[in-house]
Amino acid sequence: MLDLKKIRDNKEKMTELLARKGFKADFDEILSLDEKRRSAISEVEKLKAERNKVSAEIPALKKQGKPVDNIFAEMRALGEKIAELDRTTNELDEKVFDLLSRMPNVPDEDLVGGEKENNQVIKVVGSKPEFSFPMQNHVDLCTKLGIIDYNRGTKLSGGGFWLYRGDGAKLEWALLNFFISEHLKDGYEFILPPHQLGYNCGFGAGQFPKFSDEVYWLDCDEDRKRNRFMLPTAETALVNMYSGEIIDESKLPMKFFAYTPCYRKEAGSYRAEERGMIRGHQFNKVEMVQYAHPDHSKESFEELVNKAASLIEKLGLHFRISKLAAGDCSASMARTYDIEVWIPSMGIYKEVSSVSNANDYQARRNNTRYRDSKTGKTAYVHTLNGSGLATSRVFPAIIEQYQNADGSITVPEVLVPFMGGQTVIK
RNA sequence: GGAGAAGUAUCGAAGUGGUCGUAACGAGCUGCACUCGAAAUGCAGUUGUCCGGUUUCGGGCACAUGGGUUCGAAUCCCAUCUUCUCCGCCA
Repeated sequence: MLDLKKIRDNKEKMTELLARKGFKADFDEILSLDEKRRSAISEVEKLKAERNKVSAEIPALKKQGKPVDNIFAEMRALGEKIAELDRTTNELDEKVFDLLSRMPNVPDEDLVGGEKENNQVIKVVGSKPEFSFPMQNHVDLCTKLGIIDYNRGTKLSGGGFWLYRGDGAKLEWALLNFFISEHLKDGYEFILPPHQLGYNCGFGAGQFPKFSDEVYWLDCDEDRKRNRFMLPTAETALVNMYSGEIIDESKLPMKFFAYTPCYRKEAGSYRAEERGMIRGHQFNKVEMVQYAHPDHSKESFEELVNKAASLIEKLGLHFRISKLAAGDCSASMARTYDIEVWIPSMGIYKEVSSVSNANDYQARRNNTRYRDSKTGKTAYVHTLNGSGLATSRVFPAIIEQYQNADGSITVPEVLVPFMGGQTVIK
């Protein structure tokens, strides 16, 4: 949610920033509605003050035996006026809120405009592996090794689902364990949240109302606000933990991570190009979230990027970090860096982590605040999130980058302890 | 899923249509006093938000949430949510 006061004061600047995201902002409508809203509030509050004043006098008048019927008649008329104006302000309130809640976050000023093609690679780690033998893709490798069962996954649940089997399940679990152990070392609090969330969580995270068709809903009432959905990422849960609360400033930054499967419809995705595990309806992810003081969210952002990168680096995979152009950042986010791993068979880098700073956009939506010791007032926290990491791209990357001539897979060194000492999958 | 009870400030809790209640009383917390210091004691302060002026300020709203009744609602009515107790179900 954008700050209406900022829109009032910096309309041009905000318009320009949103244009970088490819969003044409019409602030005039919202501002004129807000203008009307505020004048209606002023008006109705005067009337209410009057009503309160008269109401306070009534008991005394009654005691003195003075007639009050004429006052009642006047007050009834006043009450009707108030009710009418209340309706008006409520309607305006809702309209302003609705319009405001559909606007995406403004990007940080240092982001370039435009889409994907303007993303900037800011760091490359390692190099593309060279194979002295005919390289295989991860789908063939996994199938031959019997560690991923695509066909039976499809049989159970349809396209976009698969089964991890045997060493495949072990490898997947080892990855998750490795990530978890690293976050614990860094002092992040481990959270296992519910996988079913209420509408308010999707709204708070900034994913609704716009993307509410892209998640799986559990109930079929027509009013989604009363229904629950399967979380598309643990961020949706973590970022709403403190909604409506005022956090002690000294507790910031608060650092969390969670493991959950992520459930996504991924409607209209490119199944043919993205075979195997690249894009499924359910994948495992460890997610990091920080609640930060606005003055220090930049440091938190750097920390999250470094953490995500260090995980992939420790796995010995070739990857790069991209700073996303404004238009490639998701609606809620002010800045995003992607960590992209090399998938040899596809000849491209695929996102394994997306680290973002929402600034106060999410906190405004779900009312997460802290009390600022300098001003003594409440203010919105900054929320940041980053995958740390999603396995569904890391797994294929490992399979492909660590493949051997005989079709076996060398287990990355850091995972060996989590694989019970196993060094190769064959 | 069914029945019953309950949801008031940081916590406990009083308040069943106005005046005595933005909220008693108790605890906590903060400051000050007393003290060599501490404890005890005393005094004072201690919700959020919105609108308007912006240096003290004035006003509105909020007693789970949303409606309703009324001149006036924490208090009465309706719906919803949550918690607790009991019953049922329990792959």
